[in-house]
Amino acid sequence: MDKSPTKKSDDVDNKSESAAGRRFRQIYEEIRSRISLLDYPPGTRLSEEALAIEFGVSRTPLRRVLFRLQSEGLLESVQGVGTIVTDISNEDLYQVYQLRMELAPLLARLSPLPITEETVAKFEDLYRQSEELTKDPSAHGYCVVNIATFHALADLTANMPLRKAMELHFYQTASIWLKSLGEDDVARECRNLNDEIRDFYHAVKIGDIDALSHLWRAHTSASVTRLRQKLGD
Amino acid sequence: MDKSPTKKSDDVDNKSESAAGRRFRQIYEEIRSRISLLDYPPGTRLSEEALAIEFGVSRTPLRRVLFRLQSEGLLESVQGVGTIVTDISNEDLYQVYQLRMELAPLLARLSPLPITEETVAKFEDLYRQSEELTKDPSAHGYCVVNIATFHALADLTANMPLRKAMELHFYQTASIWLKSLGEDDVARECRNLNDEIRDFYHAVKIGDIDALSHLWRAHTSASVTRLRQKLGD
DNA sequence: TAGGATTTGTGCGTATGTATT
DNA sequence: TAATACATACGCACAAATCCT
Repeated sequence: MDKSPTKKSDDVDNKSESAAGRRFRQIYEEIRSRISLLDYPPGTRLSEEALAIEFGVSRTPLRRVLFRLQSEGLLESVQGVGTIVTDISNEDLYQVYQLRMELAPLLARLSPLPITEETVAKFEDLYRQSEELTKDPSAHGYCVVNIATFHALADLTANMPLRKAMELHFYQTASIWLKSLGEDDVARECRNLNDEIRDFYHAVKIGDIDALSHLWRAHTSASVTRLRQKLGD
Repeated sequence: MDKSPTKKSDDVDNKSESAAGRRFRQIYEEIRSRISLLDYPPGTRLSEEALAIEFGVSRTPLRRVLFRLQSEGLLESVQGVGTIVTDISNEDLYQVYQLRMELAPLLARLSPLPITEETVAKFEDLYRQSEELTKDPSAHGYCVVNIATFHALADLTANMPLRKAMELHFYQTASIWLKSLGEDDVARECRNLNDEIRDFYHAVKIGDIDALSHLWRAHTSASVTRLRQKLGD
């Protein structure tokens, strides 16, 4: 047998995992996706039992997923009350964004991966998607493209701890971002995302990952500035 | 009643928490401490049942703690085999250290807290402890002082996401560090730790948190260099 | 104020997977 | 190869806490 169950790295996104591990990851990614796509907006109360029934498991393995999302700051559980999608304060939001801005340039410093033709094609496709989005803006569409862009960027470092840290803090703020803005800001933010991805695409085309990482930081900074002006603190 | 159960931030180190939350944190910190102090060296196989009996709880809440330590990369569980203290590869170890070196200077950039007299006293006490340690070097003593020093440093930023990230990556490497060195290196590393804390103490005394953060980075870098020379890759 | 409905937390027996004999 | 031992994973019933009437 050559299954070689090489358990060595993290347990969330490891290949060749057990059946239990695979099921855990599927449910985990599905629920996290629903949170980040605003299917479960901040403040939503989730039911362990309802989710367990939906995914065809008992409460036990489902609770394991909720524990994980809880430790990552995406959920909060209180006995007798329920499990609520985290709605972090503006202050905490800014702190996470400050760290994200510092992590961005590390993409080019810590084990950057070579930019291949596949990378260029991926960003070209994202650019095309963001073009479409500006023609028919929507909060859901914004989230989809935004998340895909994040992963395209994070995939450019081979430093897994860095990638994990970027992922953690991205998802902590992903769902709050649009929620903090009004519905009338969605179209503008879709255009901003389009501009952002255009810059990324140009940097990727010339293979300049250092420029890419600092563009990422710059656009993240600009996003926070727009949010602060909107919230006025 | 003025208990005010204000649940709002993270669940691991939050004050005014539920009885279940307090019990979770106590068990969590105890087991993590045993791992980082080499009471459970890398490769150790833990028993859910034995730990549950020791802490006077059933396996269910204990497993919640193990899941958390697993998600943080400190443990690995395989059905039918057991729960093993992670023994990460040299490659992964270097990646974590690379990130730690980049995070260190952020201590002075992201919401640094003012250095008070209490801070100075804390580092003075750490310096005294490290002096004692050089007179009677031991792996356990090294770990105790090293961990206390880390927390004294991390406490100097008010940016909680940064502090959490530092903590996560510190504990991922804390137990591996001494284990990768031989027993005959302990005395030398105790002296290095003493020198390190002396530098920290001097920087704290003059209130220069920027110097402090870069000293931290420098000493972390030197530690990795010594380890690489030892391991020869 | 009290009681019932609802939700998460806990305990325990069983199922499933692995390693060894 | 098969059986046995043992570890984690799972499902379910009950306890504890909270909220609302």
